[in-house]
Amino acid sequence: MENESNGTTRRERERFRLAAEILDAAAELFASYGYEGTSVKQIAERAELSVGKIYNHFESKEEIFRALLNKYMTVVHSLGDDACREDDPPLEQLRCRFEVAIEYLKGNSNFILIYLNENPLRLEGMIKEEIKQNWEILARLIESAAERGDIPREDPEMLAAALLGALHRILYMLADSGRVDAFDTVPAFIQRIFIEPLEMRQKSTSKTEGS
Amino acid sequence: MENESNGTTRRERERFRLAAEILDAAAELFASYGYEGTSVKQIAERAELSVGKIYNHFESKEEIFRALLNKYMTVVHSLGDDACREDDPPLEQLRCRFEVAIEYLKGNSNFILIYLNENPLRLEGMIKEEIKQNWEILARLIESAAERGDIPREDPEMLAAALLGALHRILYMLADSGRVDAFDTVPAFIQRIFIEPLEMRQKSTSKTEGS
Amino acid sequence: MENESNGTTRRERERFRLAAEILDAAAELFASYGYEGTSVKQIAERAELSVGKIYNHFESKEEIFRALLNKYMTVVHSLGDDACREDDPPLEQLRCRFEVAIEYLKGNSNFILIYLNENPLRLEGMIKEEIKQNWEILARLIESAAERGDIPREDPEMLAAALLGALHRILYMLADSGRVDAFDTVPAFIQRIFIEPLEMRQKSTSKTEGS
Amino acid sequence: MENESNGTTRRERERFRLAAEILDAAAELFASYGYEGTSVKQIAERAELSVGKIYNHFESKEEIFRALLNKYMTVVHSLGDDACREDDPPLEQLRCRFEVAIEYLKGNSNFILIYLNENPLRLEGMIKEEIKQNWEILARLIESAAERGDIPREDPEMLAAALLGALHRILYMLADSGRVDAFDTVPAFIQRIFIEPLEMRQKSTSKTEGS
DNA sequence: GATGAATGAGACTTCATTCAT
DNA sequence: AATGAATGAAGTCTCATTCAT
Repeated sequence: MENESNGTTRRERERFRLAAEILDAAAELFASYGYEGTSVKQIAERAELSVGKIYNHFESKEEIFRALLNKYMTVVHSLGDDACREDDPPLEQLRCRFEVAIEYLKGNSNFILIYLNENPLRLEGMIKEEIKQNWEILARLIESAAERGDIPREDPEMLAAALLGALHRILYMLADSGRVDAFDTVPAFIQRIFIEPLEMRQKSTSKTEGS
Repeated sequence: MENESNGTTRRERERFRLAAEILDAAAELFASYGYEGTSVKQIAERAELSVGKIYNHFESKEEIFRALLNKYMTVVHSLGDDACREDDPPLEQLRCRFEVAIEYLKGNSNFILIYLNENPLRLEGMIKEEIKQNWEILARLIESAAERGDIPREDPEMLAAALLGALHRILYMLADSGRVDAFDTVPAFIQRIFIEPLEMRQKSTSKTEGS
Repeated sequence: MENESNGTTRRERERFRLAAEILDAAAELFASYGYEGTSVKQIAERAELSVGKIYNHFESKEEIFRALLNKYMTVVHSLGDDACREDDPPLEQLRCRFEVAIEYLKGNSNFILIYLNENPLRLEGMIKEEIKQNWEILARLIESAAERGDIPREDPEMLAAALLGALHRILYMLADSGRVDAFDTVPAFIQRIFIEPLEMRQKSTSKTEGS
Repeated sequence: MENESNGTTRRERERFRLAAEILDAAAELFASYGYEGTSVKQIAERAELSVGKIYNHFESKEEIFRALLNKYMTVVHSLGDDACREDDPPLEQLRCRFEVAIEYLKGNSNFILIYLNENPLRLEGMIKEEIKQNWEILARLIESAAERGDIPREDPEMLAAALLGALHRILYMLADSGRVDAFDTVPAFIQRIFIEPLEMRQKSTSKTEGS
């Protein structure tokens, strides 16, 4: 009776829908007021639910936060995996991943606000694994680009920090001032400002070295 | 009796010394645990003062935070004003200001931890004016560099965001992992990665245009 | 159709079976975590039932507890009634009842844990009648033993308290440390330590008095 | 100024007085309603304090409970140490300790209600050390009485459980029914019912053995 | 009848700020 | 002026019981 073709019952779909509503309400509030600045009661009110109901779906306020960030990071990560070919040159992979991620974030700009509004210490405490993974992908691509001689040898951690720091800050500024449309211009901007100059410098250097 | 040659009484000097002690204690705690994670009682204990005394010097916990950030930002700002000549080319002024600021932050790495650990929304709420001022100096220098044709025309806000985002993230990473010594290498890194490529691109572009 | 020879319908038997399952699950949990430390949801999970079903059988969590203790006390009581002859001397009846009760508790050691882990005030509030009944049987037997001159005259309430207190504490210690096997030795121990000495003292006293 | 002859300031005395008031209020409530049945708010109301004030003196509700039981157990323990000579025969030490303890409990009958109203599991979790210590003193005395041949050899744990179980239950009954006066009769009762019969049995047995 | 999601009062605890001493 | 105890609102979370489906 309850079992349906795709193996989900109505109750399960309902559960899922409610969890999504809670996460949506939480996302808006976290984006506006931060984690500490948002109370569970506020989330309940925004989602038009009772406080208790929230605790039927999530074990704690922290779990809501974690679920939210996990959702975004997992999607960004797997979108990148799907869209970008691993046998492309590393800088192309980087470009591709940024493009895909930014495209997704354009429709989910709360994420960038939540992520950057939050105390990095707390973030690390909550979703250490995901952050580390993301960082490692970036560092690996930079490393192999340097190995291939596509870019000059620089401390990869500093390069990664510069890239992510710049990207996040730009997106934050745009999201915060409501210019989400401008997200589209960001990949080209990063390419123009960051990646291409590095490549150019490398070419001119290696030519000199080669002679 | 109390009035002395330089116009400060003993009482006033004492007040100043106490305020500095409170700010020092607060800085360490905010850097380690964040604003919300630090209680006024903890600050009092770390400074070996009574809670009441803190409230004689600051109206609220928020004011302590504001005073702290103000102190740092004012110093950074005025060090830049003092050290860098306004009739230098804008990119040289930029380089100079970064160098001076980073030199100062090297001895005050708590600031970078406090600043970047904090919810930007809260920061804006507390020290809007100082942040705006800083931002405007940066934007003005970028703007005039572009006007002079030193760098290509790019959205100055995005350039400013990229520059500050990258710089802050690098410093945060270094401060957080205890590599404060490496602060010294940062100005050259920024120069190499950011500024010079921009200049190079501009030169090659304008040559082409010129022909 | 549904009515069967012995007057119970299938439905009634099913109801009974379910109630027993609920009580079994509750017994284990109450024994381990106490009344307050056990939630209705936990009972439902352990019994592999829905919460709602439990409320079809019992009006409240308290009623489950009451039913549980009632079951044990009623069984202990009626086993004693069945096994021990009322025209035996009172001390023999006492011995007999203890023996029968302990034999039963050996197979139901959760009861002793539940009973003794629980706040006496709560117990009294819940199963006052049963406790009173038990107490009265004990007090009556002691009283009549004293009247017959089998034991010295002592305050029967204090004797009853001493007897029950000692017995319960011993059984609790054994059940709590998993030595349920040793339950078998308890009747003789009580007899040796409590009852016989009382008889002996009485004999020596009355001899003296008699002379 | 504040320091006084005995080394305590007024503030310290005040702190102590307040802690005592909180403990008194808590003792009454715990005795009547048990630990779980008493809320911190109730304690505050009974002591005519704000909730916050309680948390200035005790870290948690549990700490109040622990402090309360510790106070009683420590006093009972040290009264016994002071009053009873260690070179007396063990049974005399036992009698002496019981007498002293009961005398103290007569004026603090809430303790017996709190102690026996509480879930043994919780007690063990909170004041394991004190309970263990008490138990060991008792077991040691019984053991050495058996070694000296004063009482028959019985499992000392079962004897200890019987003694404590009986004693506690008697005191609980008397305290619960308001007959605190009758506490005075309890040491003699225990002696008459428990200790002397054991000694008598031992004498008659050893005589037989000796022959 | 059966389910388990929903309710919402109430528990414990924290902490910025005040103020009697 | 200095102290730190006192306040009490607000936060997170639990759970017996109900009731729509």
